[in-house]
Amino acid sequence: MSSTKNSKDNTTAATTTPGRYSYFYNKKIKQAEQDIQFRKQYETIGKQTSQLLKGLTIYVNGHTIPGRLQIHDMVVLNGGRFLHHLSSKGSATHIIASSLPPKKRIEFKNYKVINPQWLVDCIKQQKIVPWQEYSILKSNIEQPSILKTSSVVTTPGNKTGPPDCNDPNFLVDYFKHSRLHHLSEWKASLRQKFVESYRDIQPLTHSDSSYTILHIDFDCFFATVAYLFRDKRKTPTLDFDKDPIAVCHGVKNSDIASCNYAARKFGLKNGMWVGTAEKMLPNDIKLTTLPYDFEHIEKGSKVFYSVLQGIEQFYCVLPVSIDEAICVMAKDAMENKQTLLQLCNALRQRIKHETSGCVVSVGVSDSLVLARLALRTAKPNGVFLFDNNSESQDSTDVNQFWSSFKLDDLPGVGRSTLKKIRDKYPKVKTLHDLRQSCQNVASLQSVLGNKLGEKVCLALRGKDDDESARIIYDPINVFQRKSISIDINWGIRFKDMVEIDRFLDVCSDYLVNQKLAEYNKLTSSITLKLMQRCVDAPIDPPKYMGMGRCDPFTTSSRLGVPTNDDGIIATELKHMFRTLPVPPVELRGVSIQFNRLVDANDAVDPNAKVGLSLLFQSGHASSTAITTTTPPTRSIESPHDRGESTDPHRRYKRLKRSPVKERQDQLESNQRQAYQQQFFQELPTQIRKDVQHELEITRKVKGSKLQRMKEKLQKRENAIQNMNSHFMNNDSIFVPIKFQKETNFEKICSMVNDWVRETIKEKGPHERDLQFFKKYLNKLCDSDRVHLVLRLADMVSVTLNLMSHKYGDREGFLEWEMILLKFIVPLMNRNRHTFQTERKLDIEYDI
DNA sequence: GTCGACCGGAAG
DNA sequence: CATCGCTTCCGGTCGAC
Repeated sequence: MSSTKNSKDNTTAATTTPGRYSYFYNKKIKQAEQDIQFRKQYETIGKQTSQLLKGLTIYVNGHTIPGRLQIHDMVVLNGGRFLHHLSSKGSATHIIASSLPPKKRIEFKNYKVINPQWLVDCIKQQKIVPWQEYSILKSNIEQPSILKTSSVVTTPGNKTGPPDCNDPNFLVDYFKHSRLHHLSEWKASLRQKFVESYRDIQPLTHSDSSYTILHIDFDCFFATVAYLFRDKRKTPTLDFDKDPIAVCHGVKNSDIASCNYAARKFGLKNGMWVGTAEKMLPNDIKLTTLPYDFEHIEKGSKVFYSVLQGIEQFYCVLPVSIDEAICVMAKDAMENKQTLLQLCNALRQRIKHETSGCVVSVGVSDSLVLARLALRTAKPNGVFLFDNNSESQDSTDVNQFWSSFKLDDLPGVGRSTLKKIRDKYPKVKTLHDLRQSCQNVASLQSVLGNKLGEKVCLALRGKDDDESARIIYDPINVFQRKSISIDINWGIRFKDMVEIDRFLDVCSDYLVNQKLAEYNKLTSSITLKLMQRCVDAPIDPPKYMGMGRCDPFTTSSRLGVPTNDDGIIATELKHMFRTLPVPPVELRGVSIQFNRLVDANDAVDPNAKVGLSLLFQSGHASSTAITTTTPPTRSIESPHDRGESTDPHRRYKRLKRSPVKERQDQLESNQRQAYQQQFFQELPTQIRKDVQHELEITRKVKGSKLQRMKEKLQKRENAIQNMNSHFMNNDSIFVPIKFQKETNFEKICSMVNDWVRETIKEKGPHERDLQFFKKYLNKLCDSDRVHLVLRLADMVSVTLNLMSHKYGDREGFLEWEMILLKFIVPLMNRNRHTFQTERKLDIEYDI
């Protein structure tokens, strides 16, 4: 079993680690052995044990209920590791405590500190439940409010500080308050439910290609809910029909999530800022702002969907969002309009009654697009049926119908498309006008592109395009999830790479352990998008903690094997971040996307499911006789280091091949680590300043049109030569770049990266290439650009770390490791004095 | 012609 | 004090092969 090997690891660590720590190491081993014994005893008397907590290391701080001993038993018997002493930083994955004094709060700031209930619930549910819910660092303990009814969350004394993206709970806390996040989550979960419950149901057929469509949604749902469940002590006389009301967080540049019709009367719109909205109101009329009430929104939505799903005339109920659905009925439902309208009004009544006052409107027609337009006409609080085919609908009615819509009322026409149409047809104001102006598809297609042009054209005739209609004929596929991502473009303010790395760890943790786990998927492709403050944008944008105007930077990466290992993913993200030229302080937004999802159950080899396990197998195969077929994901001595390890060498260091070599290497690398850490710690501020300064200049240079044209030309030129010839040729890329500016450095970086990655798999770099590379690095040093060497070093190190899983025992891997340790790092050290002197920039301006 | 990276747009 | 600017998918462009 894995346990024997784990204890072996411990022994190794104890004997090779010198000095004052050995006592703790020995003690730790003893305890770990006892734990294993304990577990075995349990198993021999036939008690149940599990592997639930495998890979987790738990430390108990202070007095808890259940007590320390009980927790110990719970942890050990479920395959976890119980830490008796928090000897070294980062050795525990979870800390259990009931409360923490302020000092400990700071000390444990970057840990998952949870109350004991988490463990109890994990065991009860036999799964790792999200720890965030149990975090005790989140805020002060919420006092139970005397009045349980209201939606007001502001309990006295519950002061939350300013948003801080370094807080380990930032992400969860932010999402908890974000309406857009909620909308996305709700939508995803409704779709998921649909897929699960309709999986076996016959899809509607295309041949029977006409249905009656009901498009139903709540009128200003957020505002209604906020009003109905408001704190009535604060606004006792508020009148929903007369007083303008908006839902938002703040007072000035806060988004209005939803406003009632009394507010819309004055031109207020959802998405507007509160300050703007207030200016639109007459002086004597005040805007009442109410807080979000996500809880009641969810409750209302449940009622909404259960009422709709209970209506047997509906073939299916397609979720659009938390407050909006499309119901499909037989075509002949249109034939008896009175019955149809009765049905609509009945469901409206029921929903209003069961939600204690939330009103829905219904649009009915024979296509998706017309039902949606009809819904618009129906609002607020109404039903509208538009019969596109009946002769009873005379042409003036039809014209009136179309005349009542603005151009962007048409589904698929937003801000940008609206502008395009306006530019082409300046006189067109309504959809009726547009119907008149563009009879043929081609004219619209020339402005909007093929698909959108066709879509709009069809829509104007009341027909759905195929893409839109898929939701009816192929809902399972439409609702099937194809990607998973998160976006954080608010509250992002970082000081340095260390903080960003930590944030990327948090993101990986969330994406992997919440999202991938929830959908039981692995990912094989990652995209990272960064938002960088525009050069000329203010440091503090108008919106508090907002992103302001930004330039986007994107990069993506294909992982060799689909994975759900948060360590691998975090490492890859950190690496990707470094390939983008965004200085930490200028970062305003982060977005991470998992692109090619694979069903975890479909993974070929169940052991290969987690990328790391493969590697452990190969890593240990030659060292000890291991008979097990279930490799441990993490060793006891080195619990998984996601989030804690800042040393990129650590992971591959653990994967050395022979025990003899391992010991040697370990000694060496311990020194190296200490040495490097010191080196890095002393210098980063100056380096950062330098890099940042240079990037600012680069950006200014990039800002000019001429430069952009030049870059394009350059790119084309580069394209002609392929990578190999770069390296094998006398005109190695490293020669011409010796005095070039940093724009090119990014390309160099990526080429070097490719080069390293390719040659790791083989026999290492070609000797001549290596000479060029060394020469290049030397030149960088000589020309006061050690910071660039640092970046290259970091990149190589990350790449090694990343590839150790698969290629850790290849010749090329070892060679690159040597190059890094024996050449690059010493090189940086040789020139460390240059970091401490002011350095003039010698960038060429050759515009 | 096809593929993939990247980008913009729309939706709630 | 401020404030919680998400997430998914489609379609287009451009460059590589």
